[in-house]
Amino acid sequence: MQKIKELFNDDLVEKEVDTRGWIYRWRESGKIIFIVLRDSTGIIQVTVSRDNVSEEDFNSAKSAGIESSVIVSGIVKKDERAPGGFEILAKKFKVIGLSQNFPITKDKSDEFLLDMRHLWLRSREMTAVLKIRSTIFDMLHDFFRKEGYYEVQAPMFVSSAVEGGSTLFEVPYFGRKAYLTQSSQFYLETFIFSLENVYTVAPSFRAEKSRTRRHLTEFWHLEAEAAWIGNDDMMKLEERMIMHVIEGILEKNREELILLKRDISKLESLSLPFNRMEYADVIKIGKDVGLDLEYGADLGADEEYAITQKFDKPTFVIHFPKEIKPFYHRPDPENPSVVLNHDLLAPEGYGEIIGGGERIYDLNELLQRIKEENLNPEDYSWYIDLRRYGTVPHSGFGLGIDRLVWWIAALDHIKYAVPYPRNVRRLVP
RNA sequence: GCCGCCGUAGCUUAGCUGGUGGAGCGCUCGGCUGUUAACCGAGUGGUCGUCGGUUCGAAUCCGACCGGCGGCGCCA
Repeated sequence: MQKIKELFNDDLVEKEVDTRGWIYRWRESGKIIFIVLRDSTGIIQVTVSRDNVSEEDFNSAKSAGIESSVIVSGIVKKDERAPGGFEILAKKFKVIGLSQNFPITKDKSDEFLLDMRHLWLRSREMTAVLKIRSTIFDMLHDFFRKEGYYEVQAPMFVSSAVEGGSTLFEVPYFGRKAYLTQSSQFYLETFIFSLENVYTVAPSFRAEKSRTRRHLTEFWHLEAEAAWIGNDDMMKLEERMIMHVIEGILEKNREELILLKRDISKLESLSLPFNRMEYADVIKIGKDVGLDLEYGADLGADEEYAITQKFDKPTFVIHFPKEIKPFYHRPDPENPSVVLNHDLLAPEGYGEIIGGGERIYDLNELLQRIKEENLNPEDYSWYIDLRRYGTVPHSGFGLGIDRLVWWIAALDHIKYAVPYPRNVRRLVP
């Protein structure tokens, strides 16, 4: 039994092979049936001629519809008329699982395909995205293992927010209220006191009614936290991580990028270091391109778009005013009105994929910031505790893995980067 | 939360200055021994999102409701 991709081989021409898969295209022309067979590796044309198979097998091929699963034996032929230049002249054709009329035909709306996602996953486009996605997860784990980070697991059920409170999904929990985690950051900070360098890959949940091409209510979050590391070193780690992923994709997924019509040269031309821009400078540039932006305002979609169109590689925006960032970011000792943080914006208009920075490690400074933000210290008691027992300088970040997939595959909407996207309306399939 | 837009056959849609709803794909049957999202012929399929209003007459005009899409904000 051979995989379809292996059949595109001159050494196999005129040899008999066995292969199996699903019917991707089906055409009949009198006494000859053309079937394009699909498996996880690719597609190949199978020609079923009445002269070369038994009547029973010919009738099987005649009755088998799109997406029926079949096993075929036949001779490999080189033929210009076949898509890809090779085909199998069938000698035996057995249907394993007959397919009823497949609901997905040539005209398809986004919404219909989302309703049919459990079947649309079989499409060549989704298969390509899923292969890219698999490589990205693989390369992220590979990177952190090589860097000496430990993989840890934080709880998904939590009792309170990391930041703010409006974005949490509430779930009943044996008579109490629990929430689905929106970030594992605070838990990761607890691990660094023993493991020092840690990361986790897990879903995060945000109950925002976002209606944009870059938001999901459930997304895969890579978060890392490291003791004794400052903001600059954390950015260096992140840019190496992104490059490691890109290199893996260029090595393993060229075929998929081509199928998705991704401009590969834009990935090939990436190099270190990535750009770095002060928040204050972003505001200036924004004014140059006609954006009405005051210092102290958070960067919106228009600003991100302007910045990421301007550069052909990812850009770190650093040193935001402390007022627009969560309380745990460490103010810059040189200029306490800004924090030692960074957002990483992907190029080509994709925007923010990472948010991170240095955390406040001094107990009193942390208590002061909690007070300034009118938060209740009791809600953060165990987090504050970490500053009481041998605190250390440390930094961390969170990466939206689905957004990374979205950018690398150059997809229009994040829902194409995820097999079963979740948003405010969609829960099925 | 805010601002736009859309619901017509299984799917994609035309019809929207009111006068008995068309097409392509799919599906069924037939034809074709080299098709490439094949082609040719015949057939099949619609309470025009729901409810109410205007009118002699509503897919079309008005209102409410339901469902959905796009963008902003929020962020990864």
